[in-house]
Amino acid sequence: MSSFDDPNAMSQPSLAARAMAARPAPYLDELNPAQRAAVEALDGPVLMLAGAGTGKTKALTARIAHLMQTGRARPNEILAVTFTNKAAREMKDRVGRLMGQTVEGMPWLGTFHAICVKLLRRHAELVGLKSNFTILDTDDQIRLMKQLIIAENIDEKRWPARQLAGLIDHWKNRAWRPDQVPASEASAFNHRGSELYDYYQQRLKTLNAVDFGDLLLHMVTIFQNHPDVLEQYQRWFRYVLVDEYQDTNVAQYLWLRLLAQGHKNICCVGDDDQSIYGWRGAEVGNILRFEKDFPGAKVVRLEQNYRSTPHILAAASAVIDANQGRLGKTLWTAAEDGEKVRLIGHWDGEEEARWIGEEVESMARGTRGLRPFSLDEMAILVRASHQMRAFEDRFLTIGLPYRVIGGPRFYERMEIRDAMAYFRLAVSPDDDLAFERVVNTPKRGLGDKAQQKIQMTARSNGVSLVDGARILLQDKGLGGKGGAELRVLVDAIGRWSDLARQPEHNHIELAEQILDESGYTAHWQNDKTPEAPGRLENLKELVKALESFENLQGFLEHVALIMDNESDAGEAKVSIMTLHAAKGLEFPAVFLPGWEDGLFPSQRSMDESGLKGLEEERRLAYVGITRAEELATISFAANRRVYGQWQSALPSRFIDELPEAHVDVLTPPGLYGGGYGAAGMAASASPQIMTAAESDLQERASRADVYNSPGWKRLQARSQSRPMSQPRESRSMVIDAEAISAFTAGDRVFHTKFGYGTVMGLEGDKIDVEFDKAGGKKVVGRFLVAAAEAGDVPF
DNA sequence: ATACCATCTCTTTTT
DNA sequence: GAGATGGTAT
Repeated sequence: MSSFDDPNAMSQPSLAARAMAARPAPYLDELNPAQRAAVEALDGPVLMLAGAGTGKTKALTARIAHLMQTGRARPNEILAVTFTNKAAREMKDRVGRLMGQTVEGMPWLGTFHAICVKLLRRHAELVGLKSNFTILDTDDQIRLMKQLIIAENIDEKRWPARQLAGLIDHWKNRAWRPDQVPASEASAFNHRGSELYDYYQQRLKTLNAVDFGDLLLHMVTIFQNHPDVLEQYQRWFRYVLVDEYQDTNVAQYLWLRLLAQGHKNICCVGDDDQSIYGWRGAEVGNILRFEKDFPGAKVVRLEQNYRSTPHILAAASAVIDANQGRLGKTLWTAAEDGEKVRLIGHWDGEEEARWIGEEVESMARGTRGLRPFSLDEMAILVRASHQMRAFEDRFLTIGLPYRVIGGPRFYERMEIRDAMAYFRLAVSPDDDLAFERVVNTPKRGLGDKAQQKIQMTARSNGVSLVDGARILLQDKGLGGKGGAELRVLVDAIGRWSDLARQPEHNHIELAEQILDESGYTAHWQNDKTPEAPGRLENLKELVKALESFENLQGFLEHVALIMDNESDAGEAKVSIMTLHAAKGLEFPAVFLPGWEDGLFPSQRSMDESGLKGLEEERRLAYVGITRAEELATISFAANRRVYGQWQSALPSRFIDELPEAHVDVLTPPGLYGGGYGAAGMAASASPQIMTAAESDLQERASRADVYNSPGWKRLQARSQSRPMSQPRESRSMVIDAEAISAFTAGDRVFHTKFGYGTVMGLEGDKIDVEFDKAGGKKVVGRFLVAAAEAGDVPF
């Protein structure tokens, strides 16, 4: 531990820092008046209400720079918390740039969790842990809970471990320890909820482990029970800054309040209109209550938007305006008018994906008087990840490069987690969860029965599973193939841990050795499934990632908290992601598909949380629209396949909230042939058992007559002028007679359904085409169009 | 211990 | 409709 970031090694504010105060501060000149006010109000509580695209990070980093520049605090006396590693990294970079390289890193700029780990390792003994505790991820947690549920003879099918995990997580978010769970909730989970929570915490303690929620909760406990420790940090962290304050949960809130209680030098930055994580414990109330919590707080509103055009802002503002109980901000911009928000309805989800695919392509070429947009500048933001499939399918067929943001993360992949479990065993052989995970991976003939024997031996001897296995083998309690294999494994673990303890032994070599000797690499080499090569590739990447660490231990410690996967740069691609994943990002052109009642706003959200749920959905809509810089395109479909069943839906109520003056309604061919209105009618019939709040909601919805809504009327108006749909193929796919005879073997062609391909030959009235993605097909000539060029993919 | 069939459950997700 | 999980048959 360096003395630099150790509160115990406190010293006087440095002379150098004070001397710096005299120098001018160029970063202040780049701020607008509101930003500047937020930066210069250094002492006392400050709430910075920063609307979307108003230069929040700029103000926050300038504030940090200003704190140092004025000599108020040294870099290590500033506590700055974010939610994601990405945000933390960005802030570090920007502060570094503002200050020049003279500033040593800020040890206390990081995520809530990363900072809490650091603190908890110093004070672990105060909550009955050793400072080398392990951090469990969701997977480990669930396995542990499953064991508990089975041990307690609870029907695991009716009471799944997932649910218990969710419940306990919820309680931890609210900062309830097992004895603090209110009676109204404690009986959840078959009346055993709080009891199981208690057992779970005991198990964690014996395993010397914590889960993510514990990181915060343990620190709150320590601060509450040990005033001396708390005081020490209150004094050390002279200034506290919090990013995305609207996303804090109760535990985080308590933690912050405890730390800032003394000097009250706390600056919270956030936007109540962008609070979209209520479902995972975030309390908008925290930000709404700030002025009560910190009387005399200075509230600064950042309202000048530097991101979007006026039309986009107007649309977003109108939507969010329908929410109650906002702190209230009015975004404005100095930008030119630009394009209106575009609205388009489709017959079904497939048609929507097809249209967006084509629109992306033509926008990339730069049609319709719009400037050309590179694929990197376009994004498709969906409400639910299952919506992504339609787009992936479509983009694959037409050969449009895309990237999905926020898929399964690198460190959550099976092979990575297996490999990490082996590493964990090398570093600490007593890690029972790691042992359980890999004892029969690859298959060693150690099934349930053998594993139970190991468990029993370990428990009766009061030792870890590896040691239990050793004893079992010594007592000849396990013979045959399984016994022999177990011997090999146990010996190997012994060897690895010896090597891991030798600082001179290269940890990268050790990692390779572990993967090799465990048979894990061979396991995937022998696997013939199509995923196997990718998994081996990932393992290689994992080993490569070790390079930036001193040893395995250091690597493991960091990995638990840093679950990033940097999306590959390289070729320009259109991005597909959820609205949640899009928060904090911006794109010149944004597509917002699936704006249908039930999907967006999500029915489940409204069922479970009533008006609160609807308002959070509306904030999501606001987040979506405000991601767009120049062009936002909202769309909906009358019909969609949900869980294999066709369902019709009405356009989202959020569409009715879009102001007419800022919206352009586009009409695609193929929409009004199928009785759109009839399809819409069918959707409203879904009777529900409702609470009072929900029925109120329902009433509101039905009173808002969709057919008199501006959105609907606009669509009707357009449909009259172009009453009948043409067949889908009519736009670009129909080929005139001459064209058909023009196809010969070797021609590059395009088919709406199968994508690009090469003509192999002619067979009667059919043409034999070898498609790039879909394989060989015989198709009717009129569904084919000559591909633009031999080099087909236009990008 | 594994392979195969039946059944269930389907937001959003960081750390 | 599809993927994940679990139970049963081999």
